[in-house]
Amino acid sequence: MQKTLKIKHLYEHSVLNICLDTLERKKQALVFVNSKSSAEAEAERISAKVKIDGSDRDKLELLASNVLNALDKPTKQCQRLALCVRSGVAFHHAGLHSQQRELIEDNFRSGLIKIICATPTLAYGLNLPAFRVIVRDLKRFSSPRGMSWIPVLEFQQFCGRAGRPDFNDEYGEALCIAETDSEKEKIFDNYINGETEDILSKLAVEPVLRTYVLSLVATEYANTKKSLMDFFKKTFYAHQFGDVRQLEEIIKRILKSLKEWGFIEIIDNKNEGKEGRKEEKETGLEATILGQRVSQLYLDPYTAHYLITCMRRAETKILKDFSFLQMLSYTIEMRPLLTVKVKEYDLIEQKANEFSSSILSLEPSMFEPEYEEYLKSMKTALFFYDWINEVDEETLLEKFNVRPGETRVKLDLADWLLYSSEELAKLIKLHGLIKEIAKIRMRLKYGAKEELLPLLRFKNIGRIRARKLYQNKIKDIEDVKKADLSLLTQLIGKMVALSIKKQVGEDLREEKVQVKETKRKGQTSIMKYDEE
DNA sequence: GGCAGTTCTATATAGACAGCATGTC
DNA sequence: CTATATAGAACTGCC
Repeated sequence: MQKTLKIKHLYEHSVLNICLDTLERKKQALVFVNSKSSAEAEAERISAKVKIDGSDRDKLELLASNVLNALDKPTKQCQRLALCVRSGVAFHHAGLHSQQRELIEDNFRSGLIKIICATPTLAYGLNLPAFRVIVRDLKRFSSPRGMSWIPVLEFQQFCGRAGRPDFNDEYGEALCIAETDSEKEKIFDNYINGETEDILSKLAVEPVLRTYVLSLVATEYANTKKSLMDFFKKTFYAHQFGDVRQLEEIIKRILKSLKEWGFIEIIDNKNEGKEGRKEEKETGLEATILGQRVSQLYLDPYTAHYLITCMRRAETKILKDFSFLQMLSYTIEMRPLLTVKVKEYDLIEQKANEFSSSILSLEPSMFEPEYEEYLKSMKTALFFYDWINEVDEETLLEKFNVRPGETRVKLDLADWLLYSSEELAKLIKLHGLIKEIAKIRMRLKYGAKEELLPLLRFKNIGRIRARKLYQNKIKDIEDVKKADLSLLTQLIGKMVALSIKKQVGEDLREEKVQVKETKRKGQTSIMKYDEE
């Protein structure tokens, strides 16, 4: 249904005008844009022109300070967000710290935040409706095509966020911005009256197909080639793929790789002999122990094989922390990688040469297209390297253009891949590597140098507190035992000091009473510890 | 000389799920 | 079918 709205033309930006109109009507709006920086810029543009209700001012100030202090040290991003929030406006994208994201979402639901400028994150999964949805950008950059129209399905996702029945909205409004008549026509044809594109089967992606094949064999759901084929013939993918023979070729190729990689055995039953067809029917499939573990870990077999070959190569290399970081960075799971900017190209290339004797993955030649991706992996590894050397979030943002939210995602991935590597190393008997991998894993988790590892084993001690202790010559468990309680208290607070003393076996009974008396929120883990 | 405001130019471009076993500042 | 918003540099004009 279309209708005509009259909106005051106060400024040159349509989005801004529509948002101000929305506020005048005491409603909320979501603005969808196509990049993170756009989301931030749009939010700032709007927040600069918003006049907030006096009644909300205090609440918004409080919220702004919460947003600002979500991290140890506020980054530039935190400051920008906090400033917007003071006006009841926010931006929302995957680079936000999860805590900030939650704050924004909750306070939009409650009605305190009026406008959110967001990338498509918000349209998926999360149920965050608004009276008005403004789809600012209908085009988005994607290589290699450059700027292209977003899928109709996505457009519908955006518009589906319009209307808040819980706020007594009887309807919602979804708006697009067209600069010209021809553009307007295009939008109508494409999105309003256009047909949604076909839903692609997820199996179409080869890594997923590979993972499925192995999993079917590993769970013994399919123990012959025939039963495997039969399964896939019934899938949506086959239905959509149309050509069953081609699908069969792909699966055959996958089976061949899985065998080469040592994840399955293909048992040809020659007894039936002469008739070719019958023979194929009897081809048995069986997962090796290694293959079973790969499947359990939910790894793409290709990645599993890559990790194994890297680790086998470790003996011939000068092993460094960086070796493992680069190994992780070069997996398909880690993509998209950090982009190497024009200005950085030489520097990254230089680093690549510097580390070449420690690199576990195969270095592509400079003339292969793959080389670009290799350099990106190098930059991503350098990012991880900074992280485990205690570089703070602000610097990571400036140096690598990686925001806190993105850091978390990358670290989660790295952790999962390292755990998997550890498990694989056990199976292929590379026991020498396990310790090194475990160490790197711990360092990635905390973002700390190796010297802090003994301290990080304590509960309630992260990299900040550990560094503080270390600077005061408290470097390991023994030092904690010897340390004076008052010094510890001075460094990390009474609660934590008592907690770690208790963890080294010193039960300070008298203090225990005090602990209970000085009970504060957020210290539940310590209380629990005391009661054990 | 220093600044605020403007125009010009170079540059980069959305997101998020898998294992496992619990507790960061 | 290959665009555009943004950030930051460069520039201008004013005091």
